[in-house]
Amino acid sequence: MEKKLTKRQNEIVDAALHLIAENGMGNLTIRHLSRRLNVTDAALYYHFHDKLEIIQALVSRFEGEVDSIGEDLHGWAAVEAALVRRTELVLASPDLARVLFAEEVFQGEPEVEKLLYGMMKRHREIMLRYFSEAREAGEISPDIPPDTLFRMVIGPIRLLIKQWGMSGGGFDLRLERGKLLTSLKTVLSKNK
Amino acid sequence: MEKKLTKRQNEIVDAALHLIAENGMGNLTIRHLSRRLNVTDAALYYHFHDKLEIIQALVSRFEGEVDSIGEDLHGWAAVEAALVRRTELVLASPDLARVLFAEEVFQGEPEVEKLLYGMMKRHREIMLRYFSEAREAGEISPDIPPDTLFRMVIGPIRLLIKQWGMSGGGFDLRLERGKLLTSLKTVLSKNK
Amino acid sequence: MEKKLTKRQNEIVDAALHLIAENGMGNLTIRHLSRRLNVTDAALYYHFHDKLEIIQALVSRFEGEVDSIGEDLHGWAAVEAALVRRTELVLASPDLARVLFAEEVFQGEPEVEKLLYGMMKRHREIMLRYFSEAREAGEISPDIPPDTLFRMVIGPIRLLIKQWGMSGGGFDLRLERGKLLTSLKTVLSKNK
Amino acid sequence: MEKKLTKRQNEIVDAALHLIAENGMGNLTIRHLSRRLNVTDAALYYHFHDKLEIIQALVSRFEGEVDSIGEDLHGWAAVEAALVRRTELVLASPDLARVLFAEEVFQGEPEVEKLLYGMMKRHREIMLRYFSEAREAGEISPDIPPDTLFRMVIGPIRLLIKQWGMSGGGFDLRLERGKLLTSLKTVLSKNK
DNA sequence: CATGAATGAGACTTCATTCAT
DNA sequence: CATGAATGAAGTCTCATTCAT
Repeated sequence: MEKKLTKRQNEIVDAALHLIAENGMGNLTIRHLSRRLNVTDAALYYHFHDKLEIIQALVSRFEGEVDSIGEDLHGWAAVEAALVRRTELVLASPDLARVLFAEEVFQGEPEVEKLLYGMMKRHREIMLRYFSEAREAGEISPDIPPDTLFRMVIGPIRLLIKQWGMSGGGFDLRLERGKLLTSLKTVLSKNK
Repeated sequence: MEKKLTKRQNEIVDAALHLIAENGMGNLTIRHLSRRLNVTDAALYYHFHDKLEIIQALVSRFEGEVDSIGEDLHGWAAVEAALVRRTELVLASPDLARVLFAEEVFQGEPEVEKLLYGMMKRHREIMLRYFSEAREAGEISPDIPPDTLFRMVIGPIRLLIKQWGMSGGGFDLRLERGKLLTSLKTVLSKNK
Repeated sequence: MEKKLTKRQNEIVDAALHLIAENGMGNLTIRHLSRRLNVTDAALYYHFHDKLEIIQALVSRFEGEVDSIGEDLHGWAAVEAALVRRTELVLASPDLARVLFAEEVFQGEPEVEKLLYGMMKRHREIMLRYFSEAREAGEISPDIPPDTLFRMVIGPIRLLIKQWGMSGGGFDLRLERGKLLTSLKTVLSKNK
Repeated sequence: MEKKLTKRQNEIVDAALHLIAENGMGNLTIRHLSRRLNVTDAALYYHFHDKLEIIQALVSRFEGEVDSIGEDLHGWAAVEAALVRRTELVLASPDLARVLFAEEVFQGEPEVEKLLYGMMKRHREIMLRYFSEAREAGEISPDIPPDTLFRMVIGPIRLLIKQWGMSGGGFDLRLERGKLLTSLKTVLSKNK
């Protein structure tokens, strides 16, 4: 299932990512893409069969990037690590990130939606596992239902990243992330 | 700035909303719109000068819908009222709602982005006022910074609505909202 | 099932017929068609939804043209009338005709093949009825199986028309048709 | 004029034949061809200079296949042998056959049309010679003009083969050929 | 004997828009 | 209020072909 991409294919995906980040999905056209790469439209079809294939390659970039925390982390520490990982990913390649949390962007492309949906589901399961570990370890209050807990933790981090994206990187993401994590930990912990 | 729409114009905006909700912004074309309304493309240009004008009318629908809480509410009660209002709006017209929290959808249309940006800013200011009231009233913990607080409250509700939209209304939104509000209140309150 | 065409639609079909006759199906492109009509490609899509729709309209021209003999004719007279009708159709609009008997031209377009197949089947059934009438009337030899009979009558007329088309109308079609009908009648009649 | 083909060239022509038989001439593209052969497009240009050259090689396959009857046969026997030979050819390689009688397929490719036209002419001359032999031998009625006779014999066999091809080999070609030959012989013979 | 990479032309189609009626 | 007819730009994709390696 892991299709190794050629060097050229990766270059194309990079360019595609840039285009989307710049002006939204509507800006990702074969022509724009090819011009950015200084080739003809037709040239791209040598490397990808489809426009869809390009988008899928693009989305698949997230695979793995997103999930895997160090395997030795558990409970709330793992949750924190996951959120840090995410923001660091955003900082490392903002283009990719801006797309990453904007599932709507792909509305109308069912194949892609399916891909994203699978990723989201996997991510949610991982997080729920960490939550239950954290609860058992007494790190967080036991009376918040898992789904609600998920929303209370992931919702804010998503909004944070979105704000950062929309502001054009106008504030210190690491700083705000720190404040958020601190507050979340404080607030969710059992005894206060 | 408030342009009163004619009956026909409102019908057009309704149809536009439907189209977007169904298959994303890419599905909102003049031809699709006209076919849905059983008229010719050209006919729409009698009612609106532009496609942009249609979108702006559409977005302007949110104006007012979103903000105004009853003026007699304050503090955390007002926050709760705002979140309830939002989910009720979603339940009342899911199409509009699905668009409402997906700013990315309009990426690439600067005029619209500006509109949305203004709305978001106004909304944030209102909420921040409520938060400060709530803090002064001792309803919520004083040591969470306002911006972080905003993210911790609005982030989850946004995610909740998004999940509800993506699941095709597959769960009881009011129920989950209730659980979320309860948990938020519990968790954010000072003494526990 | 009979979709009445507009005037403009008929003009388009006429032009399409010309193009096919001139250089084969490969010559029937939207661009060629539109240029011949002195409009843009896009203009055609106002009148037809599809290229396929144009071809279908084109093929449907044959419907009715082909079948209906005067209802008062029967037996061999009806057979002769049918063949005459066909050649006259060819003479009247050679473009249409050249296409008419070249089912292969549409190979690869299943929708069209289905249409043609239906027409051929209907035509065959009509002819078989006439043959059986003719046999009962003692006009033709009774010991030729119907399918073989069909081939012996329709095969030659098809070949005749094809030769005429390939020769660019290089011989007198009516004259050769006369000779063929005479010979067929002579040869198929019972007593000689 | 007879260019001996290499082994690889023959493989290419085989594949080309398949493609045409499957979905018509429109399906014969360099890319399809190369994919079927598990090579790159460019690879084909090592073996043939042109797409046209491939088609010409393909058509030239018929040369010889079609004409030569055993030299010791004459008159009606030779006619029958020719028709049998044709149907056997069809049975042996249906792909080639389906193309063989569908001259229209090549419409728009003058070079190929010329080739085919020559073949048809040669074939017709051979048949006419047999007919005149048969007439002199008193095997067939003398009052049918040669061209008409040609149409009455070749027309049905062509139609038969075409029907067989269109039906996907759905009936017993040899059986129907037998019935046709019997009927033709009966009907064309002088005294009855 | 073949691949990797590209090109230029042209295919079908959709889009927003205009204009006369 | 609306239609009928058109346009120009752009979109995705396919095709035959070339060239360096």
